[in-house]
Order: sequence, then C-alpha cells, then structure tokens
Amino acid sequence: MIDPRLELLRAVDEHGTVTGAAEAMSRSPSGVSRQLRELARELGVALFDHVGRRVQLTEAGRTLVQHAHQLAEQAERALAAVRTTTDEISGQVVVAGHITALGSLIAPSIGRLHSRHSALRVIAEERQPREAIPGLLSAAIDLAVMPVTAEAPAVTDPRCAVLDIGVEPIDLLVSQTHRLVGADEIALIEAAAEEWILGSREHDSRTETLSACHRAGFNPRPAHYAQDWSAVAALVAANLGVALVPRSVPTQWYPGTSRVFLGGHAPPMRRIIACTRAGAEDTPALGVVVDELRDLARAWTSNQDPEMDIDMP
Amino acid sequence: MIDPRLELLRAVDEHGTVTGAAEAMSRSPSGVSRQLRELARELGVALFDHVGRRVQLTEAGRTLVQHAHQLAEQAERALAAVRTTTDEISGQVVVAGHITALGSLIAPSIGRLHSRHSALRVIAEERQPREAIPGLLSAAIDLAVMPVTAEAPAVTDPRCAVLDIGVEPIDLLVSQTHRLVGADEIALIEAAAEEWILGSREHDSRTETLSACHRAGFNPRPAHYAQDWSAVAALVAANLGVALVPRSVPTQWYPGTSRVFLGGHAPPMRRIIACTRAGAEDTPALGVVVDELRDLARAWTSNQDPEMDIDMP
DNA sequence: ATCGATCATGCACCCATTGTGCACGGTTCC
DNA sequence: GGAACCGTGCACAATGGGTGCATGATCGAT
Repeated sequence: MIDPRLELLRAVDEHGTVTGAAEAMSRSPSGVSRQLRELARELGVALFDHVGRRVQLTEAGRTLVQHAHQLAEQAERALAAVRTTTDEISGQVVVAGHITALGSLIAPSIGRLHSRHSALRVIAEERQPREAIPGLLSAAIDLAVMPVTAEAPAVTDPRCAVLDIGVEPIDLLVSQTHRLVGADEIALIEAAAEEWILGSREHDSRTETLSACHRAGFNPRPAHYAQDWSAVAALVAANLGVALVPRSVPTQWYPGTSRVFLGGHAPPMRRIIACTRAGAEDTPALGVVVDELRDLARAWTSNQDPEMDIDMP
Repeated sequence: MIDPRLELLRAVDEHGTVTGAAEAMSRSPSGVSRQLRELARELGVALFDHVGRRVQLTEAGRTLVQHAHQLAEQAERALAAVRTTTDEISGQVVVAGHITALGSLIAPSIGRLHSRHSALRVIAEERQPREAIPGLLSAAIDLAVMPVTAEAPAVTDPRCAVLDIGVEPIDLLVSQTHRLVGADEIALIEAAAEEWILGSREHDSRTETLSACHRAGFNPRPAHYAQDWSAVAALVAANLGVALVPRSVPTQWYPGTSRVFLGGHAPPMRRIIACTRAGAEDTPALGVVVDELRDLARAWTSNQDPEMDIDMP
C-alpha cells in the first residue's frame, strides 16, 4: 500500500549495512542499493552517508523513516476501515504464538471462529516471540500471541499495537504422591521448603519461577534443571522436586503429576498479550479473533478470585 | 509513494466509468480494470458495483478513497519534512499559471529565485485554472497560480491546499484621448456613462467586469465584445469604449490606451491564489517560490491604500 | 605490513509484473 | 432493432526490478 522502498530504508537504518538489510528483506544487496539510490534521486536528498565500509542514515533519512512509520500505520487504518464497511467477517488472519498459546488458545479458537464466521480463515503458526515481531511487520502474520516475560520485553516498537488477552495463572506441579496433592489453593510460600525443578540457564521459565518465588518471600532450592515441559513433568513425576507451570501447559499428558492451584495474596501469573501492526487494531476480523482468545483466556481465571492483583514486569 | 491503484480508484469514483478513469490517467480501460480487480481481491471486498453499463463505488470503495486522500496528504508531508532537513533550497518546482500570471508573476520570479538559490530549478508552465488542478494532483505541476474567479471556483478539493498570493487591482483602460486620462484614482461609478468593452459571453473577464460595475452601482452599457486582451486594447484605442483590465495585463504594448487607477470605497480587484497538493505547503522550495510571488504581487498595491476591503466571491 | 573477510556499488542479464490491443457480452439510447 | 458505449478477459509485448558477479574500498587479525 505504501512505497516498499521505505521499508528497505528502515531495514538499512536498523542494520547499519545494506547487506544486512538485504538479508533481512530476502533481497540481494545490489537490488537494495539500487532501490535506495533511486529513492534518494527522486527525493533530491542524500539518505545515508558512508562511514567506513558501513552506512549511516542522514537526518533526511531518519526523518523519512519516522514518517514512514506513520504512513504505514495510516495505511493499516485505511485497510481496517475498508473491512469494517462489509458487515460479514471475512478474510484471512494469520495468528502466531508460542507453543503453549498455540495449543491452549489459538487452536481451540479456530474451530469456534470458523463455525461462527464461515468466510473467515484463521491460520495458526507456531513462532517464538522473538521471531513474531519481524513476521508481524513484514505482514507474514497478523497477530502474535505471547506472554509478557523477560524474553519478550515490552513491545515498544511504534509500529506495533498491543492488545491485552488476559492473565494466565501459574500452578504448582507436584508428584502424585506429594503431600500437597488435593490441597486447595495453597500459598506459594508453603512450597518454600521443597526442592525445585528450574528452567535452563537464562531461559524464560527459570526467571519466571525465580521472580515468583522471590515475590512470595523465599529463594527456591534448585534440584534439577530442564527446559522442555515434558522433561520438567518427568522430573516432577519422579519425585525429584516441584515446579511452577503455567495453566495452559498440558501436564495431564504426563502421568504421575498433579497440579496444585496457588492462592494467597498475589498468586503467580503471567499476562498474555497479542500484538498487531499499529493501525490494524480495529480490523473486524482481528477483533473477533481477539475476542475469542480473550474468551478462552477467561476460562483460566473464571473459577478464581477476579480481584487478585496482577503483576506486570 | 503510495499505491497508485488508489489514484485509479479515485478517478473511477470521479468519472463513474472505468473507461473515463483510464482516459484521465492515460491508461487503457483493460489495464485499469485489471488493477482494480487485483486491489479488490487483495482487500477481500468489492470496491464497486455495476449499475447498468456504468460503475459505482461501494461503501468500501468510498471509504478507501477517503482514506487515500489522507494517505496522499501525509505522504506529501513526509516529502516536505525530508526536504526541510537539507538547509539548501534545491530541487525542481513546476509553477503553472494563466497567461497574465505567467508574465507578471512567475516569469519575473524565476530569475530572482535562480540567482538566490542556484540549486533550485523553477519551471514555468502555462495552464488554465481548469487544467491546473488535475495537473497538480497528478504531480505534473507543483504550484498553480490563478485568480479567484467564477471560472476557477473555490478550490475545495481536500487534496489541495490554497495559499494566498495577494490582491491585484483592476484598472480602467481608456483611449489616450479620453477625458479621464491623467485623472488620479477616480471611482468606478464615474465611468458609468461610458460605453463598455466586455469579454465574450460566459467568459471570465466579462463576469468580473459586470460584478465590479454592479458593486459600484451601475449596469455597464455594452458596446463591443472581445476576449483577448489585445483585442480589448485595440477597441479601446479606437475610442469605441472603456474596459476593466487587471493590473498585470501588459497594455503598454498596445499604443493608444491609457490606464486610470480606480479608488473610492471598494475599488475592483481580484485575489490571486496559489494551490499546492495538501501536505506540500511546507516544502522549503515551494516556500521560497510562494514568498517571491507574494513579494512581486505586493508591488501592485504598495502605492495604494492597504486598508481597502477585498471582495472574495 | 599483508592477507582475508566484509561491504557498497555498477553492470549485464533475466524474469515477472503490468500495460496494451482486440474480441466478446451487456446495456443504453435513438 | 441497430448503433454506440462500457466492462472484462485473453494473448502478447515492454518496462521495471531482482540476481549474480566483478570491482574497489575498508577493517581486522596474523
């Protein structure tokens, strides 16, 4: 809808080299160079300077990139407005999410959405948060579902809009022979004396578990380390420790474990968000998908106290 | 800078037929048809309905056209911002105007602008007001200078921005042997008893003359009709009547005539405006050109009472 | 200091998108 | 009912844009 060369320029700004930008855009360096030269010629200004063997945007180039963001947003807004005029929800929405969101939110939503809006095609795509934003901006995907964690830091890119999906409780996973099996809504501090299964170093679930325990007022005693949820469940089932697992992780597939819901003052949980391109928030098709995801997320907390305070990182 | 198909859609909206739009855009009907079909397919909505053998935009189509205007304006704004970053005034500005504006404003400005901004290329182009706006929107010209008259009605197109250049006094042209020669600032009513040379039927200068006389309180007695200023001057020189001519018309080339300046309560005059594409008003190169035109226009009224009231149609 | 790696760019070539010409099926007006 | 007008589909051609390779320059490491 808008000049693709602007996106090229943005990539050059981001990477600092034409080659890097070309790679990111799946183009050849010579092609990118050619396009940008033509763009600069049309505008009558130099868009970047050569510093060493690299390249750096001039003030004019940066100004153009900045305006390009606004243009892209307004173009998305135009598309949304056009689609709003047709009362039927139709079109195609590619929804990406990390593996557990895919299983617990996206996959279940597809059938329900299809039965309600037959002209709507929802396509699921597994994608890590890190890969999701670039895919969003390149229009390969339309909606990226992800938890708010350290690995997916606050989405501050002005080209993205963030929609809230809901909060997902985090449960304590214990062996089926554990003393806490059958307990109802214990406080996390009650598991302070346990041995813990933690995520691998610098990994997502590890920092989540640690910060949850710290907020509860103790430092977990680590026994074993595992990254994949099935490995965690196996360790728990073998009575080698307890672990924190988000509600959406399907541990029922791994026998020998039992979930204990956590209550108390500030039970651990994580916020699930969905990112779209700025300006596309109001697309009707996107709206019904987001509503459906929110509806499914609500099931996580519907049988819990809705007044509990949420901790955003 | 933005999708050219949007401009095609706008043309279809304007003409009501694909063929007309194609002609206006110098394209073949089949090409336009193809592009619009592709655009509609991408958007997933019908952009126009077939009514009889003509075509009419759907609500979605109209919405898109509306947003396209905003997009085009913002794109112009981006270009202006980029050009503002370079302190040197450069680039190319195509200035169009009707014939007298060309001679009295545009042509004189070019030399002065070139001497002050060597990197700036100002290109003059003669164009009637009617043809100017389409040329402006198709980016064939950048600035259109025109008087505010009935033929060039109020420029209300949201894609245009109107800049004020100044007011041009209108003088009374009389034969060199006329009794009023040498008079200083007479009121127009003093010429009520004269015989008048009027413009051809339904032509610009005719309506201007008539409305000026009506405002002065009389109905001019028509003697002869002429459209070209040289013909008017010839008739006046032959003592066949008097006429109203704008200050910028070079009657000194036609011997045997004399100008009488008009004063009084509300002397006749016309406002000169310059149109640009919306969003391009702040382009630096355009700014210096407009300033220069204003400066030249100021010479018309510098030796007159600046407090006189202006009549806008 | 030298060699290799990295990078931007120009050039020749090639392919895809896009515009054109023409034919066909409808519609409108005389 | 015929003629003019209009939109669209199809085959073909041309322009634009992408790729691959060679070149010159720069940086880093040995």
